[in-house]
Amino acid sequence: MTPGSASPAPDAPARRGAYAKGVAKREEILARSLEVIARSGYRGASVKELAEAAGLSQAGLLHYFGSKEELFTAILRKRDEVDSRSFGLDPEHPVVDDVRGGYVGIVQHNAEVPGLVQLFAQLSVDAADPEHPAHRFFLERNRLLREAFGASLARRQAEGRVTDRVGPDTLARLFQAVADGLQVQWMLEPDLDMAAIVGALFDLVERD
Amino acid sequence: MTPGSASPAPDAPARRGAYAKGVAKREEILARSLEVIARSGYRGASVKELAEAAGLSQAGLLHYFGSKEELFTAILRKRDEVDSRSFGLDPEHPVVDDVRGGYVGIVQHNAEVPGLVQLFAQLSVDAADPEHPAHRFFLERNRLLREAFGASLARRQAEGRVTDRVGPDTLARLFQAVADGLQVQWMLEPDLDMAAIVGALFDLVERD
DNA sequence: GTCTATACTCGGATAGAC
DNA sequence: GTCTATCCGAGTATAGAC
Repeated sequence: MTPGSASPAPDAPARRGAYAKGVAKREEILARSLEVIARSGYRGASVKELAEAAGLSQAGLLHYFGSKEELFTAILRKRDEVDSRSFGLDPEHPVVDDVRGGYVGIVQHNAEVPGLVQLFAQLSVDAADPEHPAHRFFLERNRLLREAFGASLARRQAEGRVTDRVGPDTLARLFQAVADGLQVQWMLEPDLDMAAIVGALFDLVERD
Repeated sequence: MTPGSASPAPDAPARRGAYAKGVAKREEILARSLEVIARSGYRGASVKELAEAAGLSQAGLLHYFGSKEELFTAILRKRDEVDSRSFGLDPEHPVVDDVRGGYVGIVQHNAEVPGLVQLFAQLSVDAADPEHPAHRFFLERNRLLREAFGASLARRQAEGRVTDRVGPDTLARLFQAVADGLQVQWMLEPDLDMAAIVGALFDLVERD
């Protein structure tokens, strides 16, 4: 994922009783899918592939997610949810003290899950179509991330620790663009040290 | 395209005599394809679609380009060639005086050809596969662009007009990542002012 | 809820006539 | 060099049995 985590529309019905099992299965499917993609990579992974990984037939899986696109959108959403927890970058509970460390940490983490990076990049492109199920997801997600990060930056600008040559919103946008763009370049050149470049951007904006 | 233009492996045999017509037709196909994509957008444009635009059948077109992927790679190459000329950003003849203006200009230009931006983004992702015909193209292209831009930056650093907090190579990489990342975000949010964000990055690195 | 089987669509590739 | 025709594969989606 792009640094920072957000889970717009957590989509967890968490219904009691009758639906409980179904929900659990859904979760399991997503968890497995994440594993498979993270490890084996996303080579235009087919629904069938992921179904098998979850011990289901293709049709069985599509019972839970209406279509391929919705499945993949759900996978990305799940990923954000997971990363959000493990990195404590939940927009509601930001680790205020070390934005830089957190951001760089996620970038480094991403370099260990090439398949997810690829899935993310692919879906980002597909989601340009307003009809794509992931369209709103990306819109919302990006906005949340920028808002959270922008708020941190504004705070640090007020403290005089970050340059105020550029406003916090634009700075946040800049960081987001760098993270997204680096991923694309990194897919092409896996040797690229994404964290170093992001670090350089911090060097540019941090004072002293 | 990402700001800056480069045409690695210009692939112009420009053979005389027998091949002349074939080459011309090839060029025409590319020119038409560019028009169509730039205007009507790249909705996973099919070979057939482009063939018709060039007044050819699908099979007829594939006579010139072996496969879909090679066709699209050639289109991108052609685009760089065209932009390279009209923006005078040819790495061999850089317009040294106004790097910022040139860079921002291209970004603005891109905002007028959404289809090409989309094609570029899509192919960037596909080309992650080392087997993809565009793989080398992107590698080479990106490198050339960074080298040219990095050289400009180094010069300006020496003059004290650009911060030397970060080395020129890393700075060039940063600009490239921003341009790529912004395109993805712009596809999602066409209202985004890409030029403004790029301008902000210049503000961050330029002194005084 | 899950499977098997199938249908259908899309698009790229290829053969062969002209 | 260009077309028509065909083929073929991939992959999603759906119908219907269990």
